[in-house]
Amino acid sequence: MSIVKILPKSADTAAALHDARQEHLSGWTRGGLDLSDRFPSEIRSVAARTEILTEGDFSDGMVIVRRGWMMQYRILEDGRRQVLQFGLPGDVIGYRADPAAPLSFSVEAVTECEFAFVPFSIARRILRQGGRDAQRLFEALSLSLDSAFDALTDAGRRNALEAVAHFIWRTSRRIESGSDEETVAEFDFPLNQEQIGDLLGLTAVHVCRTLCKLKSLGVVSLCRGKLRVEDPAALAEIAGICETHPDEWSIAG
Amino acid sequence: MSIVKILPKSADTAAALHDARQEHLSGWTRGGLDLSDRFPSEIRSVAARTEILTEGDFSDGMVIVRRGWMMQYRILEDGRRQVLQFGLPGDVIGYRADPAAPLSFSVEAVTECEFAFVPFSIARRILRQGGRDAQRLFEALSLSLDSAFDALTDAGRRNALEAVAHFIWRTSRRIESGSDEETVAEFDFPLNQEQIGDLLGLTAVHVCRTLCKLKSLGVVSLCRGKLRVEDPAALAEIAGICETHPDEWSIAG
DNA sequence: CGTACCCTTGACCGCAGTCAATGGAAGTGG
DNA sequence: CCACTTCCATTGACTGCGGTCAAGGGTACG
Repeated sequence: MSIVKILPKSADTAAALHDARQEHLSGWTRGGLDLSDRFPSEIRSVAARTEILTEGDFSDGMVIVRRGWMMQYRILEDGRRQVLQFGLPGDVIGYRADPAAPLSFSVEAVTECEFAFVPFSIARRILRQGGRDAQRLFEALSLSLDSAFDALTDAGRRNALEAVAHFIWRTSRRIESGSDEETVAEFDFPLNQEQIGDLLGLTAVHVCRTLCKLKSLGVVSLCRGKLRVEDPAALAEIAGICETHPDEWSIAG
Repeated sequence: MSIVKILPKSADTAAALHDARQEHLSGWTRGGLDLSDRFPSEIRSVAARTEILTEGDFSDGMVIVRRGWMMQYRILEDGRRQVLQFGLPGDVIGYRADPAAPLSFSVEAVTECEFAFVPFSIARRILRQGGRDAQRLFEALSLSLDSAFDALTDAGRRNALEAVAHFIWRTSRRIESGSDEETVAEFDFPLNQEQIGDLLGLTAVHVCRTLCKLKSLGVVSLCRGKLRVEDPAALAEIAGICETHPDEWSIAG
């Protein structure tokens, strides 16, 4: 029901740490950002681990990420969790075909976050009016779908090493697409191993083993929330990326 | 490149068989059907197994299914296949955020099919004009996303029995939502075990074992392309569906 | 009657899950 | 400032679900 539930105060200080790290993400140019500027919506800043939307509740709007990382997930009866997508600045999260049905997912802030909450009435108006804004909204949804297909392929048909490598690869592409630089060797990576595993269908323990292997192969390094791609070619190779075309293709990630 | 490639002639006769079976699907009321009626698009009928779009090719449009089952999938370098979604009448398949990039998936007809091919120029126009049509297009995309999230959860966090049960459950819900009747105990189910496995991240052999178990438990029966849910409660139980609310909720499938 | 496709079943194996212990880092409270 | 707690990463031993390989059978089609 409630839009914002603040979790233990401890999160605030951790969030402050992340705050500085997230700065360069503000350069994201994805369509969602414009939308949240151009339409009346509630802008909120929340601490890391804040639950924004809760599975089973009723909600009358969607979320546009403006700063930080967010996470959309689902919990099974026995507590297993499936992460559906991570939301970076510009991403739109939480639209549904039937706004009257209870939520089939939860949304929570991974880091300290700023986001816009756009009521469905506004979303409907954007679509009714058409134009550039409707296209942007459609495009944002389309990016989510691409992302979901990637995650599905990772979970369904790649082994742990391939899946983790592919996830890191496409995450770095997303970071790049939102940054000014052509390539970004090192970037903020606030996810823990459980969150990664819950997206890819692995356990935290096995994500750990897999990341250790990638590190020992000299492909990536990961320390204190900073991820560095040491050997982009090797990463792409393991991820099974075909380099047949210049990599301007498929920046969808 | 080519929009339509006809495969071995043998498929035609098999398709004719399916033809009659698919009849009742024409009752689908999903938004995509209206769209394909209201806008200039190329309507095509193809035999089962016809490849409509090919990964890596360039295509300037999207597909709206009107009759039959279609399938969107991706092939990894070594031949592993991940099915991304099955398209039933009314579903929209093949939109992308960047229409200029080569396709990251293929689309093929599972059964004999009729579909509309809508050029992106039309799609853009629909969004630019706004109104009910833009909403319908958005809603269709949103249904795809729901469907992808379901498949992701099946592949990532459910075991084989749960995943297959859940897939059958939501497929029957989709069939119901497109039919006139309240509940549909038996319906046409043209997928083979390899196709099911390629959606859920299983092998055909293991899908076989799993289906056999579901049959021996008396939950479903499946014979000659007809699937019958013998024990809906048991199916929902295995699928992990919480029956806390009347089941009008979450018909997204 | 032969062939192609698909389903079924069994034996075996390996990737990833489970359980458990350890240790470090960061936050909390006395 | 220092115990204490919490969270998370790491590592090892063991297990099991589902993959792999292979053989056999049914059905439809040519």
